[in-house]
Amino acid sequence: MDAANSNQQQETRRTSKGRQKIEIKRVERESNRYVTFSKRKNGLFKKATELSTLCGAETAVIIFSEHRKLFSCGQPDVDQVLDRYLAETERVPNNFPSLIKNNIVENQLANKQEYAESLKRLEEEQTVAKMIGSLNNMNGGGFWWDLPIDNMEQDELEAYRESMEQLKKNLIARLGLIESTCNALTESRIANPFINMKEIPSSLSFNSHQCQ
Amino acid sequence: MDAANSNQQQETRRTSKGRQKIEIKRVERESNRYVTFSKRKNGLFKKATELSTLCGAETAVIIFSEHRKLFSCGQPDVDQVLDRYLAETERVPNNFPSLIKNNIVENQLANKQEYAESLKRLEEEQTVAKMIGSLNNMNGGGFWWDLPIDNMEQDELEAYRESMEQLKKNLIARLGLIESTCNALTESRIANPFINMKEIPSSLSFNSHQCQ
DNA sequence: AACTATTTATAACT
DNA sequence: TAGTTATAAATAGTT
Repeated sequence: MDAANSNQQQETRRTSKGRQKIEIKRVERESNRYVTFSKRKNGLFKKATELSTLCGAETAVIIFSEHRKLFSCGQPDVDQVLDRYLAETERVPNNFPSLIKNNIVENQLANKQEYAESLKRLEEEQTVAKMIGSLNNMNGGGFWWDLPIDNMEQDELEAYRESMEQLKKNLIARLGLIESTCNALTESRIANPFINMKEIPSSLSFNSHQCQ
Repeated sequence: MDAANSNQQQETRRTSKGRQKIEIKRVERESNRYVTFSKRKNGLFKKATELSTLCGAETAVIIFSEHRKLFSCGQPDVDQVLDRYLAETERVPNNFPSLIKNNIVENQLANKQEYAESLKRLEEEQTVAKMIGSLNNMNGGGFWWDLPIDNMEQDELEAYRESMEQLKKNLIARLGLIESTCNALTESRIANPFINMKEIPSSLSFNSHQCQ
């Protein structure tokens, strides 16, 4: 307190009651409330900043005024502190930003569409396959090996059996080839080892039958 | 200040220097820093709470100590205030809670698997369809299992092989039936055991491949 | 926004 | 970690 100040104090009588004790409850007088809000808000931000500086802490202070106006203050940065808070608490923001929410929904929709498309193609394939199958069945009502053997004569049956055996042999031989092909494919994918296999008897091209 | 207090003050010399002015910079002495942190943290929370009460504001204070320990205080609730802050700023949390991140990833994975499964089924259908289609060519000089395997991809080949194996199983079973029929025919003419066998071999039936 | 008078917060110490 | 004290800092009421 300097001389001039002391002088003033003596000359002017009590210009203020000074700080008064107040109860911590809503300040009813609006003008007072606004002033108090402003002063204490600044005080709070200052204290938070000091705490950070003094003690190496990270702080975030977020304030919404009674009129929902946003004020915030953070060291090193409000959002950085918030990220850490959210990560730590594993909390999911309720008002998750609509931009991202929409993105997620869109992604899910895209996935669903992809899935639906594949299902649709699948169904188409089935339809085609069924038609082909029914073509097979058109003439006899079954595949050739479903010939009603119960009505066969002995020698007829014998012949049938022979073709079945032949088929079996072919199949087994074919399975052997496939197996070795599988193994070779699994082991290495260098030069195509099946370049010689084009001579396999009467390989039919099925491109004409492919359904797509 | 009561009499006893005054007394003590006179008798014991200056028990404290009282609060001293400090520079707002890191408190170097560790024990002091911890005490300062604790006191000022509480002071900050108290001030924030008072601000809310006095002025009807919503506040959130988040503090990470230098050892990354989390302290927070909010009126009416930290998370509520945070939600509003995030909504207002339309900010996307960086460290988006791993829980949700995982959920999203899981959902995407689930979708992908669903999709992959439907694709797989689709491919199986195609393989079978190709085979059936080739049955139509039987008379044209080739068999369906003569698909050019050298051009097949690994998984395509695998599916093909599976169909072959199935066919082989069916054939072998069928051969067994034929054999016993032959034997029965040779020995005597008992009741026909194949009266129920008019259905198409299951490997080529499409009912088993239907989805849903 | 500025000015006190006073309350409140807190640094140093126990 | 909690309590004490002297003092710095914040701020209620006022202008």
